[in-house]
Amino acid sequence: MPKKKITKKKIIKTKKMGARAKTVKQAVLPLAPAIPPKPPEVPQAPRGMRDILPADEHLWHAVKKEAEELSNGFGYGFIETPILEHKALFARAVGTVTDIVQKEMYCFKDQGGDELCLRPEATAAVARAYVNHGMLNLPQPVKLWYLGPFFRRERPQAGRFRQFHQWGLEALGDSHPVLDAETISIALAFFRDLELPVKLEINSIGCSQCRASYKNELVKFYTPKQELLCDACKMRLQINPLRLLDCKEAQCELLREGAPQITDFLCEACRDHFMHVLEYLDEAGVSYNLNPYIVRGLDYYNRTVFEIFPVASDDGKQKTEDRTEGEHGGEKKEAELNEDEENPSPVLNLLSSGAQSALGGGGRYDGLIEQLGGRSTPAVGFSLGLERIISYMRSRGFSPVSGRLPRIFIAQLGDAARRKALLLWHELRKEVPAVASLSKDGLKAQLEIANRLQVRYAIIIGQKEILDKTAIIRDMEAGIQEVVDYNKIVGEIKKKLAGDA
RNA sequence: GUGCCUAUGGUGUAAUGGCAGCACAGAGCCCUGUGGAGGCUUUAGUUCGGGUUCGAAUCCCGAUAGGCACCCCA
Repeated sequence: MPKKKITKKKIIKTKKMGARAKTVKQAVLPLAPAIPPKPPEVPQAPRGMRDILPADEHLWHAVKKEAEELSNGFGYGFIETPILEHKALFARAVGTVTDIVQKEMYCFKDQGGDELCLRPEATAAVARAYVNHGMLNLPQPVKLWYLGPFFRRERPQAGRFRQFHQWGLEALGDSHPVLDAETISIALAFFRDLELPVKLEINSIGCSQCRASYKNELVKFYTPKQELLCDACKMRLQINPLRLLDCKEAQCELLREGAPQITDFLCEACRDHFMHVLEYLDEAGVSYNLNPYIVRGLDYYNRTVFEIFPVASDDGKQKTEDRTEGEHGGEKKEAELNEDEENPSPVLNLLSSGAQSALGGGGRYDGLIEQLGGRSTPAVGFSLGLERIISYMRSRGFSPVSGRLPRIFIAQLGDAARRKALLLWHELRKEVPAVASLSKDGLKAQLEIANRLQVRYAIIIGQKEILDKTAIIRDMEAGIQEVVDYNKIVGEIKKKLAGDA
């Protein structure tokens, strides 16, 4: 045995040496136009952008389906805005001093000189569409939902990509606090349906008037203490004092304890609005956490703001389950707890560790549409990051709903049968999904593939079956097979599958 | 944009500075019309560019990419 191995190795080695020597020679030769000196580099996807592969299809499908059902179910209409927008739209809507506009947008000048950007978020575009299409003439509120890719040039990180997907919905044209509660409850229903425990953090940042007076107070509070702040917060104090509140530096968090809270500075109308939002949430059985430090980074928000976070710790999970128990019963408790004990997922820990890991967020933006040149129009909405949600699902061992795999395989022998098989495939497709590997010749090879795909039944057609106008249906689990009339295949298969179910 | 860590076949992983192996996946055969097991054969790799060294996957520098944290955000 060892002798053999040695000779094999030697042969391989000399082969490789030979090949190497050749390429070296080629590289050294000065004139060899026909032979490229280097193999071409394999192209890579751009940084922070990924292929979504069939292996993850069940996760994406589950998420998209749920999003669509909820959106439609609550009377929201689907809107698809362009991937590209004028740069000015986002500058005006999102705010010129935010990082998103200043450093993260993909912008370019097209051949006609237009300044265009890949959309970094959806709300601005939806608001633009509302104005453009005169939706103020529709019964208010106008309810719209979207799902699609967005682009921000940030450094990629866990749950953060340069191309990412959001599902979101917007209710425009009505300031009623029940709409705030409605959108929030839809977002939470999404997580509940997918069995993902989350917690809701909510706050009100008031209108521009009460926010202005609060900002003054904040600056008054922090200015004498600014030496104690981190460097970033010293900047924040000058540029955007509100953001002092969500700094995660220890010294800043400590200082924050004594800081004035916005809720104490809300004007009568804003306070009243916020109280009503909370009442509606109470009424809807939604549990929330009042968090005076939720601020949101986009300039257009006012009044209600909220963020949604994954829950990892047991106590958090308990809360979530208690809340839903009335509707769903407690069956799932044990299974879920056991799962987590068996594989404590690093992804889960990561997702729940920092404030940067929000699964989604939203709020009210009553000034945006007027800012874009429309009539003064209140609005509220949210958006969720689908990559983060999928990562969360994966960390919780989300199992796909069964029945998505094809359950029928078509195998053929000989070219006449191959042609017949292609036709059969099309006929079958109308009733049940099927697969085939028509390029394979041997029946063995085809059945191996069928086996790997875990199909339930294989339909086999060969020369003999063509002549007899029949086909073989093989039960892949039982290993038995029967000959049926060719015209009865579809009916027979349907009957068998129905029997299984 | 800043910092830290990482980089070996398609995937997952070995190799005190001294012959780049293993497993899975792929292709083919044992078996010309029947899968799941087994056996055999085979394809395929040190990210790139410099440096140190008799000798580098291994040490050093740089680039690139990825991961993570900060920043910011979904």
